[in-house]
Amino acid sequence: MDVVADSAEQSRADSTRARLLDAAVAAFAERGFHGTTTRDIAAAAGLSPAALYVHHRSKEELLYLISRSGHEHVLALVREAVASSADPATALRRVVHDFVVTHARDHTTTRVVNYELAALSPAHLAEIREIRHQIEQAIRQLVEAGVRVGVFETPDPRMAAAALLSLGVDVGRWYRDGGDLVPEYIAARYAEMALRIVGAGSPDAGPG
Amino acid sequence: MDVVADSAEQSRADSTRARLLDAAVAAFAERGFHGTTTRDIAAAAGLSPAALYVHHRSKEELLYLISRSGHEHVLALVREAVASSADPATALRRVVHDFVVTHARDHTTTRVVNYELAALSPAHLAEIREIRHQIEQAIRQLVEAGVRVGVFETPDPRMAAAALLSLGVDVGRWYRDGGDLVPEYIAARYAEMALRIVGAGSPDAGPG
DNA sequence: GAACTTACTAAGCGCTTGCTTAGGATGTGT
DNA sequence: ACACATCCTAAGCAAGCGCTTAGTAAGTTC
Repeated sequence: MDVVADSAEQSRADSTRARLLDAAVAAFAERGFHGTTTRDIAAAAGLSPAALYVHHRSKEELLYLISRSGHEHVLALVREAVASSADPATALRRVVHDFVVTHARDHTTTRVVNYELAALSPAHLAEIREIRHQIEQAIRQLVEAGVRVGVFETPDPRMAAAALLSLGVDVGRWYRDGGDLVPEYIAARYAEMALRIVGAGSPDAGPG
Repeated sequence: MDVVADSAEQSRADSTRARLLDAAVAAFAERGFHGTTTRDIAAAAGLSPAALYVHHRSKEELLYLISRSGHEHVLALVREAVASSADPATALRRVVHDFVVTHARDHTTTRVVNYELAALSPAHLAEIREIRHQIEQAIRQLVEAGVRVGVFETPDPRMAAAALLSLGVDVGRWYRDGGDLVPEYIAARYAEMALRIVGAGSPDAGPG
């Protein structure tokens, strides 16, 4: 029993687990949780149907693992971006930019993360909702902070925060690979629009 | 054989058809197309499982009928709003307002309309995509017209139009009945943000 | 009141689903 | 060579799926 090897080197089981998760992400994103069979996932990972249950408890557990790591990734990204500058406008630009880049580049994962919540078990859904709440909180607080110090101007920070989230989340719905829009370009334009939404004055006043 | 009665009075078959459609909308919105069984739909309409097939060809046909009428409704709404004023800013305010009100008030239908496209048959999907294209075109052209006459200012009208659509579509995802936000309030705030996004100057310059 | 139409259901068919069981192939340490 | 752990599969079970078939009850028409 080699504890070091189990965690340091990628054990064979670990890489098979990961392959199953990748296959599940692709399948759930394309056909949805209920439109995907465990046989689909196993076959895409190059395994027999039974192998899925060697590495995971259930089909729902796959969704939960995908959803949790996806949400944790987004939460970390948002918190880092919020903390990256003392100026709310600079921080917001970075939040929206990074949020949008992730939702475009990882649109396959983010589609599962944002649109398959209803298939989670009640307990798992509650846990995921808590992370979502923290993501929303972080963005709303940033907008409110900007309004408080006078760099943002908006009649309802809560609605502005909802709109900013919508912009990013929805990119995961419409973005396609291989189009003429690269994630960074979309993110740059959306960050500019975000500053307009919150009524940030000078940093976005004139055309570049 | 009374042709007048068949179309004028609501025949019993017509109202049963409609009940099945309503049940399908509710079920598809809550659990998705693949998460819903034909038995669910029939039971919610107060019928036996077989009755669904008396009135509709297949489960997919139900989705298609819901999707088509939903998309046609939105297209009509957008075109009316676009044509409602010669001033692009006034027209855009109305477009976004009405678009958002519909996506909030009819969030059950719009969820099916926007998030169950993948379950449509290839032929039906092609037809629906054409309607979606026209909706997008109408909004994009309005933004471009505003830029052309100098009332809007934005580095990329296409991205601005994508953002406007996202704002409305995503309302259908997060809006819940019984909350403290009424559709008209959301629509009013979102219309203001829309004008900021496209860089409409004077009509939204100061706080109201 | 016989002939017909309309609106529906009971029963079930063939297939697929998520998941389990029992076991086998391939290392690995001694 | 032998014991053991690891990783995977063949086969299949009970339940549920979309949809069909064959039929019935309740009008409607003349």
